[in-house]
Amino acid sequence: MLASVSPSAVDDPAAVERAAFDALAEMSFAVQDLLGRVADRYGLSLTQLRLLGILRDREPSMLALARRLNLEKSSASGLVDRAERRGLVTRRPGVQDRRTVHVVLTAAGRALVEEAEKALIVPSAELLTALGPPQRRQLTRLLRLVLDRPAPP
Amino acid sequence: MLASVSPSAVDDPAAVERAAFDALAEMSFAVQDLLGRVADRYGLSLTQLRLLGILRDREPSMLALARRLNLEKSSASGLVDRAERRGLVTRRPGVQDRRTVHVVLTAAGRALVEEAEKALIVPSAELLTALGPPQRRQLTRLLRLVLDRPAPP
DNA sequence: TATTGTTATACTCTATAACTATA
DNA sequence: TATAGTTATAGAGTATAACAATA
Repeated sequence: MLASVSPSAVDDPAAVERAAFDALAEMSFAVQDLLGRVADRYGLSLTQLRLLGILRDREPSMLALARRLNLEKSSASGLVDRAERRGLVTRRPGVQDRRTVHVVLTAAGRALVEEAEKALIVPSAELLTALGPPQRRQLTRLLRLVLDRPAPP
Repeated sequence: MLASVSPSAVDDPAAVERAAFDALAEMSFAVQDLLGRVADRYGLSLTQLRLLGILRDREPSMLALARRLNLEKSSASGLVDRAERRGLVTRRPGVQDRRTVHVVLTAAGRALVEEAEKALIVPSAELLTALGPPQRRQLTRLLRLVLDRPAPP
């Protein structure tokens, strides 16, 4: 007697998908805002913080860096210019292939990215307060399923 | 006899939190990339698409718009300038308070944002293929718990 | 006086195109 | 010739500060 004759909104697969993507989109803005505010506290843009984060455990060539950041090589070059001017990274000429340039954190750059990393702990904890540890694990599992799916052909 | 003497990585609450935030951060970049690619297909930046999306069912004052986008009022003004130059929005003088200006979609702007909205369906479905409907509902529920939490004092 | 919006200015981020040096 | 990187140029996006109009 409570049967429904048409699929309710929450049971319609398209609506389920839409709701999930909407939540992901909203979350993406919230997370970018959070990251941006922390970067700002250290006088960095989110892009600069991302750059330093990549260099934490890598010394990529300019081209590899551009690919990882999804940028044109000239954009990566400019990004590195600005970070270099601030003493956060240096360029190191490649030895095998002398056309290449590798981008490396300076001591100051490393110190800054490690501080910023620590500064992320409080706001990220704040963001997640609504979830207990089991829910956090569940969220991680679901997100990893989406993120770690092998790229489609 | 398989007892561990120290908390394993996956049981340490700090590690659980860290893993969840890392996944959220990575997802945020993936979603922003997806949104940016769709915007690009319509000759829009992600910011312009966001602007049009807000105006879909609102005619906010410049200041309300700035607040919603988390921008300075001068930045919002410039954003609207560029959208107006492309014929996507117009300014309408306020009637009650004649200091205000309301920002309104044009017919062209509305058509564009509706097309872009439709164009989002395919890539967002693609993104979520790894999850079945029950998992999508679960993900939505967890994200909404985080997003809909009342702002802390 | 306070608020709303615009303008002037400056910087970051990004892309395209032309160029240099090396492979 | 092809590839790695830089430079020149242009435009979007953003902020701060000074200003005009209205409240």
